Amino acid sequence: MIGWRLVHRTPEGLTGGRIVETEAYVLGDPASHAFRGERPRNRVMFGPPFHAYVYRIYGRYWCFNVTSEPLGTGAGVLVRALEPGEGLALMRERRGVDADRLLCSGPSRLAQALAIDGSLDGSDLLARGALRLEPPLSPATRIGRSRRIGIGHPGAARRLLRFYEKGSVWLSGPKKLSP
DNA sequence: AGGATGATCGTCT
DNA sequence: GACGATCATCCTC
Repeated sequence: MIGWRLVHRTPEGLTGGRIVETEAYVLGDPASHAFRGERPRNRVMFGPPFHAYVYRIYGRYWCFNVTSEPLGTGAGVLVRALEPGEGLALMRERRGVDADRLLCSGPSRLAQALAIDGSLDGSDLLARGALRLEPPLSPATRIGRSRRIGIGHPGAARRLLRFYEKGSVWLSGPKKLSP
């Protein structure tokens, strides 16, 4: 999914950018919300692929995921950072910051910049909807991987399931994870 | 550049 | 009653 484009059209305007950082939450993964089975919150993870799984975290932020396995298998890809593309001014306004670096570098930052919230949970990202995912013209190269960020569970924390575009200046998290 | 902390509430034990 | 797939802020090196 590195290099794919994520855009959201709202009455305020179009915002979006190119995906440069993701994390995979796979089958049998103790760090995945789907690990303990299907529940109201995570039901979308068990649905068809390429749909939005949006959940609230720490009582104040939203995180956006793309479902990634066939119907019945709970899995998803957390989008952690975008290279800002469309609607820079609107994203600055929503984020309340001026620095481009702070617009979309972080899962909840990009959700805020694109106005992604729980109302979009379950959206078909390949349909003609407001929130869309578009494949790149040519696949991204120079993809690096590392441990995931913010995972405490031992065992799950070791796995290299974070993916990012090498050399991108738009990544989130500690620099040591993205050399 | 990197570590600690508080905010804040839905979800699960 | 505890704990997050986080962020902004404050602190020390």
